[in-house]
Amino acid sequence: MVKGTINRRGGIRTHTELNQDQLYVTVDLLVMTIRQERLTLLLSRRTNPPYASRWALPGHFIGMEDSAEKTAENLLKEMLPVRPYLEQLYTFSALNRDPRGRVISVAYLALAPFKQLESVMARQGNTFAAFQVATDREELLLTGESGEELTETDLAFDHGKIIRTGVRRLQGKLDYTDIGFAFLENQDAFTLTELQTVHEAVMGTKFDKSNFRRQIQNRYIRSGQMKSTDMQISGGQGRPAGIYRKIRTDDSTIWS
Amino acid sequence: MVKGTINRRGGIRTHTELNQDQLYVTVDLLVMTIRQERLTLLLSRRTNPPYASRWALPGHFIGMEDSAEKTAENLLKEMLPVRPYLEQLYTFSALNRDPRGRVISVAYLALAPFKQLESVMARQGNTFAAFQVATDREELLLTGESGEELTETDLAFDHGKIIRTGVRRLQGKLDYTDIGFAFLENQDAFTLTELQTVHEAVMGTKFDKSNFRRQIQNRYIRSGQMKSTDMQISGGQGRPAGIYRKIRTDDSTIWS
DNA sequence: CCAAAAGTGTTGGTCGTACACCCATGC
DNA sequence: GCATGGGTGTACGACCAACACTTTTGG
Repeated sequence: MVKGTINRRGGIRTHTELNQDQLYVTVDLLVMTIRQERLTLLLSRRTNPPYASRWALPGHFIGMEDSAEKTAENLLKEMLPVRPYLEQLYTFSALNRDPRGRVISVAYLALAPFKQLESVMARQGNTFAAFQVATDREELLLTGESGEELTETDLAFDHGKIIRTGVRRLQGKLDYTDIGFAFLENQDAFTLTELQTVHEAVMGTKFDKSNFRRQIQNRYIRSGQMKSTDMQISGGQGRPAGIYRKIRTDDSTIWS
Repeated sequence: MVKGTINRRGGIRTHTELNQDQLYVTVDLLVMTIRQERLTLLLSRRTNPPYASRWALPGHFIGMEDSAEKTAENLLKEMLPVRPYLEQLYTFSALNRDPRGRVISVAYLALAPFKQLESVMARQGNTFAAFQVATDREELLLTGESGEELTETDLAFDHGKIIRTGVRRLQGKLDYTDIGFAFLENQDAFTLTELQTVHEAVMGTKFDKSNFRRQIQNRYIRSGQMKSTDMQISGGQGRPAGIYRKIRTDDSTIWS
């Protein structure tokens, strides 16, 4: 009857059945990246009920020894080589959101360059998969690599709602914060076109090259948060692009 | 040993001692208003340990029957005649934030006109008090009605940090959302000067009258979210002010 | 030379800022 | 009339959008 219990060391042992007189807290992660010029989300396929074989956000119960943020970081350590940009998104606490019992979820937004996700995809290709997120519409639409489409009702729990909240937050913060840089493979060496691709993927619209550049220069270069190096991209087609560098301004302000 | 337990009906019975193997979730409220042209916060004086006799945010444990938002609403029902603007702020989950045990807090921002707080202040004047919030500085400074000053370390738990987070959020959202209107006594009849007072109180700066008006008109009147009535304020000094009316655009989007 | 991608310049409109000025009321 | 608060007008600079144009590479 009461199989799921929290113990002080290792968190939850088994989750198939939860104590009905107790309240549980989990962390769910929206691991997002830019892949093939599209906003892309990492989902994991559930193996156990409820929602067995459905796609869900990677998550973990919060144990007695970890804060929500630490729980998120621990989960991310199993997936990514380095700690990505991480921001608390929202806490979901509707009564019926988990059929197993009373589970509250603190959702986090994690943004990383796709390069860092490749290792997980290779190792755990069975359980994890990348889905393109349609960013030009209000309703949720996810597209898998084989072309399969998921809408909000196809996902486990209330994860569709969580994803929509995350996409809105990302789009909202893109043009008044640093957040877009988190998707760049190397913040010490990137081109303005790469940065523009990030913005276009997130917003789901194309921008004018000239205007985008001026906008970025006004926002970041005039204030010293970004610098132009004297290096250039060598290999590609066309005229070589100038390489820019983001200045790490580590004000670790929790800007929720 | 284990006095504090959650039961299905009534939530927590006693809080002086919590089960050390269990995780608890509370809701804490930042009830804010504008009073005497200053941003003002409602605090409650703790009667029980820990932090007995210290000032703290009003809060309540989440029981098995209520979501976080519902818990916040229930708490607010005991304080205010009508439901105020309510928005989830952030979830605080540091391990040491409550000496009684492992308590996670979901903080909410509640904004109301001062008029609606007067009844609580009158009824429960002993436990509740209004503190002016210094909005022109990064560090926390609260000033009570008798002139007493509180800084972050004077408050119970991590409530100082919660308050700082709330003030930042309020200031950040003031000029790209509706949020300022929540402080108006009557959204169907207010003057632009009243609205300007709200903005000045929240931001801690003065604005140019002419520019503020044009800005508001561009933002809200051109888009039909606000209308000018043909009524005027009668009683006061000086030229009578035109009365405006906010159009209720009930998109209940969770814009966290 | 041509395609492709990077990068610059120009022009018109909108908006924020600073500041000077006019209007209606109470006393 | 005069103080008080409400409300308008103007002029400058910054910035955004649209669009035409130039520069440097590979093939």
